[in-house]
Amino acid sequence: MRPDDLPEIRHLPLFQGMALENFEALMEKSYAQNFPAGLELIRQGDPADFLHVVLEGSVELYASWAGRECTMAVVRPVSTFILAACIKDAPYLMAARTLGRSRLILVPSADLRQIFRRDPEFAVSVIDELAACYRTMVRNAKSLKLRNSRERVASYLLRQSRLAGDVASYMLPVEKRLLASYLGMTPENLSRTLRTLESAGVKVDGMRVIITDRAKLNALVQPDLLIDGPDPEAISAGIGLPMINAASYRR
Amino acid sequence: MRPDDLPEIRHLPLFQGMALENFEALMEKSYAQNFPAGLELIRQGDPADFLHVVLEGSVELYASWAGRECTMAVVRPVSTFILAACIKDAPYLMAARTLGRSRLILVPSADLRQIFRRDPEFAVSVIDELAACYRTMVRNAKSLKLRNSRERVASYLLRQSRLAGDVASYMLPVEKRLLASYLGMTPENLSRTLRTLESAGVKVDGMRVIITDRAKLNALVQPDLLIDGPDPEAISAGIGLPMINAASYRR
DNA sequence: CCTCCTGATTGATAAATATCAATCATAGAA
DNA sequence: TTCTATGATTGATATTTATCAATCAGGAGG
Repeated sequence: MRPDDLPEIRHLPLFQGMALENFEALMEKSYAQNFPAGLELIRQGDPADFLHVVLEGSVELYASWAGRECTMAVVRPVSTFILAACIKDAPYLMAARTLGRSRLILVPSADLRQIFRRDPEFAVSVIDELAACYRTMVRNAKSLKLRNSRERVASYLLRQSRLAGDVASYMLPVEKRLLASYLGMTPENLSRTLRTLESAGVKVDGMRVIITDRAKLNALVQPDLLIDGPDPEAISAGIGLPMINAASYRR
Repeated sequence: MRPDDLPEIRHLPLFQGMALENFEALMEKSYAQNFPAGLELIRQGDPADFLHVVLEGSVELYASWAGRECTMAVVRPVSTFILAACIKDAPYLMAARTLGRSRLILVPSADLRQIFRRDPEFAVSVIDELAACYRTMVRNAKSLKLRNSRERVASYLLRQSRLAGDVASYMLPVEKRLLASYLGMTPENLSRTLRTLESAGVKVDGMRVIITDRAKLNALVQPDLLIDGPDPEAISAGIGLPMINAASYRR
């Protein structure tokens, strides 16, 4: 592990409250590692031996069944993922693979489980993190069940704009085919949907998104606090598709 | 609150580990109440003032947006719901209404938050519960994204049979229109789908489900541990549609 | 610079799902 | 019991979404 990794991890909401002594003990047992792009880090169903922390790069969480596959989330620095499986000592429900070259820290889940039983502050942080993850997942399910694909696309584009500071233009943080899978649709359908949204106040040219008529887009999306946020709790949850600016994840 | 309510609540995984003293203090601040059928207990967006515990009857958790509505879960005795909102002191993401006459206990979330900071055993229970809720939600989202409606119906029917002890016949625990909403489809579509499933090894006559060819149904469903369980962790989570036999929730 | 590869787009079509309207069935109320 | 209201079912149709096939576009590597 590099010396400058530690402060960054310590800064994570999950780790900043715990006793320094416990933090150091935990990091003692952990190790950092670099991975190439496209590497499968975790397979569905594997035992949850390590909590993962993304320091650099990005990681896709995905699920598969009967030969089908779908993207559940993308995790960007600095966030953790699959905390729940580690806590319960249960098999991972999702698989994970690097999207680009990535640097991760692996924290043995056995040590993790020991420490939150001894360190009440850490327990509180775990509670906060899990509650945030849960609520993010509920928002997600609501979006899937209450909105059709066009509405999901439109709300995604508008939300990303808000997360970047209500900018009128920004770059998509992921490939379109991944975005399509995350939104629960096919790439072809996303492509066509983006075209029809041009008359609804947003234009996508390659990776660039341009909000051409925010009022109109707003009227279509009907953004909902209880689906789209603002969602301060999810920022530390490492769930959902990343924001444009990784820095805003830090706080 | 009735005297015989307390042991039952104390028996819940969430409350059985905590110091008796803290449990009693918490119950001191709580109160039980009876509600008629169809009463809206919680509205989306309301501040999370109370953790709810279902003692008798059943409660539907649902979500709405843009005039649409969908069922997210049904909670049966004895389980809690909306723990995450209480923990985070954040607005409820889902609404709740009684399905039949119901008896609930309302635990003030302010007291709840105070106590898990002082009682490490309770904190651990909260962690377990939240992790279970999260994982249940992930399974749910996987089912929605990876399966079509026919597959969701078939897997639901097979899973209920397993939960009731691999019985060949059982009664649906909820109305079909609610089941349809839970599974993310229209009642009409559920009706038609049930008809087509008769050739796939399961027959539904009114509320009665009869597995006529388990092997065939299994082949269609391809039950997956990581979607359908067995899911010991969800039993205490009060998420998902109820099992046939409420008693099996207790442990 | 070109070539190749992957992802994006487009069009044509098929399949899945929803909607609308009309019964049908049933349980509870009078 | 009969009436009534609600949920379930069915058929016809419309809409949404996926699939298949064929380009198209742009970046990485030679």
